[in-house]
Amino acid sequence: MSEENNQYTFENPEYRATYWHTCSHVMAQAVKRLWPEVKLAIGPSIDEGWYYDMDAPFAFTPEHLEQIEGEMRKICKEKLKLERFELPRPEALTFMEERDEKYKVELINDLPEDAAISFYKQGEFTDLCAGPHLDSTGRIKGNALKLTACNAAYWRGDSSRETLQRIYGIAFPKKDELDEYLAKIEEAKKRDHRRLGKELGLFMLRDEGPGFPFFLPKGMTLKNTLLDYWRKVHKKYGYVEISTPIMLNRQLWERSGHWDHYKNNMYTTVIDEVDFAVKPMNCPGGMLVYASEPHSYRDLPLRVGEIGLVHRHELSGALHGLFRVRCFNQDDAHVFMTREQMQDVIQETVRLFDEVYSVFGLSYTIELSTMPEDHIGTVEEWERNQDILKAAITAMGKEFVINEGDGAFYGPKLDFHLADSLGRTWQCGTIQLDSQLPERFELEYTGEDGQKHRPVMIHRVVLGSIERFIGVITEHFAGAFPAWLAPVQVKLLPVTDRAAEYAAKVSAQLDAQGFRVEVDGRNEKIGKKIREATLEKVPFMLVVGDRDMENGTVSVRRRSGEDLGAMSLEDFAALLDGEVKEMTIK
RNA sequence: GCUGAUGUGGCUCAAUGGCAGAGCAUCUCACUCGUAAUGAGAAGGUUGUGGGUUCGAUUCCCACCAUCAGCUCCA
Repeated sequence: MSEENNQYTFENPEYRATYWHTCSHVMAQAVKRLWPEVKLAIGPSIDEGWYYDMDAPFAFTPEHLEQIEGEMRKICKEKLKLERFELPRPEALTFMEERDEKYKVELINDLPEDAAISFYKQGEFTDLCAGPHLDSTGRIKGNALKLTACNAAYWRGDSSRETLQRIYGIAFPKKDELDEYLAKIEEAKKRDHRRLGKELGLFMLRDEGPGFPFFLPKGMTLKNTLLDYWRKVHKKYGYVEISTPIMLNRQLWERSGHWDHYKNNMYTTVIDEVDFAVKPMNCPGGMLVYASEPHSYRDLPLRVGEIGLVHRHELSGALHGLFRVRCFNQDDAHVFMTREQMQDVIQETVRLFDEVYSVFGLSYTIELSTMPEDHIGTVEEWERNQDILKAAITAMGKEFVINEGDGAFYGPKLDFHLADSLGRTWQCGTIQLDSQLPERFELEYTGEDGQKHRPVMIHRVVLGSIERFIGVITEHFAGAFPAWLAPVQVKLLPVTDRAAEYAAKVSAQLDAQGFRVEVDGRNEKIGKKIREATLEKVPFMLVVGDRDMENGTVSVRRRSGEDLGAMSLEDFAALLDGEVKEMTIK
């Protein structure tokens, strides 16, 4: 297909965005027809569809959304031409002031001096907009659009300003495509880790501890398996492991800057009349470990890992299954180094990330987060460190986007985002470059010259939080974890209770070889046992009955339904062992 | 934290201003069975919590808690 042919199809992201953007205008027009008192804010197209933020004196309900959809269909049928025109600033302001559109007035006032102020008019409706747009509302397929949700959003993303109502919509050129899209969303919801976590017995959340997850036996096995792998791969990359206390005194947190810059998120208590804080980060403890003995330049870079349990007081409305919790384990590490080693260490860390993510088949996007308003250290230092991060990944040929002002208070960072089943992304890995804490803790090493020097450091996590990562991979694998990760790798299914003893013997042998095995010894039909083991997403089922007892075999079935037939226990163990090894460390 | 919605046995979901019901799971009994649900029976709930309205509230109202969607924030 030539590019020309592609221009006006949904394959073309620009056309798609234009289509959705025009949809947002049609939606705004429909709302203004139904409720002229509603004030309009902004209505862009997004990755999937569009939204429009509005200020209405009532709350939109699903019934309102249907009404709006109906009016939108009418507008599509009316085939209104979209006409662009520009106005000089004073006329533009008057235009919107007359219509009492205060948000539009604010937008116009904030446009740069020399900006062209453009409007799009369709029928009786005119909106401030840079465009581009379709040429007619008739281009939009009225029966292939749907308003999917209505939620709150702050005007200009500022939580101190007006709360607006954001209506989301999606549309396609054909009804079939809309139906397919909606079905896909429904399918994705089945992979939600909160649902699978319950179904598979991985974890639970209780009202008694909002945001504080409980790990159940299967989830704990998964977590431990993940940590075993983490330890192996970090050993390979030259890391050592430590553990630092969960609570430390106020003086330490003042020194690190957390007391001044992070206190809102910290849980504090008083012990023997002294303020203490539960750690929200592991770094200050790590600083104390580094400072506890002298270091030589020969020891650098020094890679110190810690699976650290941290607590952060997140806003109640931000909690989300395992993705956003108040208590989590970071697979943290601090790497101390000389200034000259910075770029190499960052690149080595990115290579470690690539190795880990590839084992799970995860792909990521990188964001470079720059200096926030609330920070420590000089602007020059920040810029220098930002440039090093940029140079390091650019040299590796990696793409990244800049996330302005989102760095940690002590330094800029590279964030690695992974997607969940609905395509929402969650920050997992991060590499944070820090020359502030070494300063504050007066860290030193002795150089080749015999003089004391100050090291710099990175804070980094690969998985991010073990909890969040478990959520991400649960959705990624739809609960069907590869054999090396599966909480139960093999389920023995005796056909009758005559085979119970044989099943126990086979189970014991596999267990002795380090495999995770369960026996379903219930007095149920084999079909039912298979069904349930399949729903539990156990990678291998071993059916054992009279025939197997006689021949000394096991009948192997995969959770996919594939029947591998009868084989000796040795052959099966070799097969399983192969699958486990294939997926883990190289 | 903000806006809106939701909250009924372990799970999924019904119902009603007047005795709260089903399926799955659980327990008991029978069946001993070869690749996605054997049958019968039993037990299990002060309808999230606390107030209010009412002769009577699970249902209506208020507050709180939690969850869900999004915003804000963030691993």
